[in-house]
Amino acid sequence: MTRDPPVKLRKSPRQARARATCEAVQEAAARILQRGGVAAVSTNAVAELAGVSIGSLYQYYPGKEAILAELVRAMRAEMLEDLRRAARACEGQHITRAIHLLLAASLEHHRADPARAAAIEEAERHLPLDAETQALKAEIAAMVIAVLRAHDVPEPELAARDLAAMTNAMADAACLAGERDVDAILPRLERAARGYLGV
Amino acid sequence: MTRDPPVKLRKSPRQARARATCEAVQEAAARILQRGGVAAVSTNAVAELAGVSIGSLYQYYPGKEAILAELVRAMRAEMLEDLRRAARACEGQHITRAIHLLLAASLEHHRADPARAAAIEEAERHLPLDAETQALKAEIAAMVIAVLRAHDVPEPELAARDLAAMTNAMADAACLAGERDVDAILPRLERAARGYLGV
DNA sequence: ATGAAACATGAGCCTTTGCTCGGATTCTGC
DNA sequence: GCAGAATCCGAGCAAAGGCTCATGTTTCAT
Repeated sequence: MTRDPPVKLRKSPRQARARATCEAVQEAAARILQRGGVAAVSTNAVAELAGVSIGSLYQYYPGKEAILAELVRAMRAEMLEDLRRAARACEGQHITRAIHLLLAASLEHHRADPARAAAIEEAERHLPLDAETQALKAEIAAMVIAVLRAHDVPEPELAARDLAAMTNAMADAACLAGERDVDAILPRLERAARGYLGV
Repeated sequence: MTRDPPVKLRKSPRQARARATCEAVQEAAARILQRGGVAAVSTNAVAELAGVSIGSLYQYYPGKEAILAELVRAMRAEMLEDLRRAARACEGQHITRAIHLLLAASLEHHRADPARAAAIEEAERHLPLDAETQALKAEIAAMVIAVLRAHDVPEPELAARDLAAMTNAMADAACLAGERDVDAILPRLERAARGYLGV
């Protein structure tokens, strides 16, 4: 889930302490992000909520953006795993089934905490993505495109982009409207996707 | 398009000057918003680009948010007009035709400048909407819901929300990807909407 | 025990930014 | 012309926030 902290560590007690600090910072940043958007995330606020000093915060992260970037990266990594599983399960399946699996996987990271997921997605739009996160995004897209192409979908790149946009938009809108049940979104999304793909 | 400036004006030469100032400010704000997002919009930057002093700017707008809010209000007002026309044209039409008209109208304000439209929509998410703009939004939603209900769509409120989310998302994604032709989005959107509504 | 390396701390520097205010400038009616 | 109202101007204030650094504390190998 959370990657090794971006600093060299050596032995057990130090590592544990450093790791705890990093996780506390991430957790605090996510919580603030969720409650007040990107604008509300200030380094001082994060440090305070995380229970560490700003000095310590800057020992592990080169700047404010790096904190958010790590949050985004972790989410994307999760998504990639979810979609990898789904793509594997899609092999040899009928396209209707494939659509179901892909969309369910895309919604997966909203399950635990939809508001947090939406907040992180919003942060992603305002951040210059590092190379690693861009690679994750590209791999996620490639995975979806491959499945669509395997089912002879015309212009799979375009379809992947549109479907991803629809998925995020409906999930975010539902969350914003106070809808609790993420699973209730799936059938609606499937109907739209099947219509889009002409299935 | 642009409403009367929020200040009392009296005679012709002054009014013209004041109006010109307001429009210059709006234009400058839109341009900055479009290029760098909400974060890039600073009162000083707007004033400079508009060719007026900050002092003058504050003579017409009570604060930074008011400038953006006016931009949002104008866009919503345009949308309402577009949708009103569309809703009227929907009367007595087959649902497939109604969907086409509604979606085309929703895309209408993207036509002139998609990037600007997307930027203003983004600003809307970060702004506390004034009562007037909220009323506009509510009226727009009510209009779509009425059309859907007239065609016996189940849960028309939910459908309206989902369709609106899909529309914006696909338009924004297309714009972000550098797609130029707004009209190319419409057929894709229609397929998704028909699928969603089970038509 | 001890020196060194790692880690923590928070006062405060510096930049940005929203906004004010006192004074200059332009316009209007007479 | 002229008084006064309307408008414009921009230096600068106050607050917020990103980040540094000098100093203190903990941990580790020896």
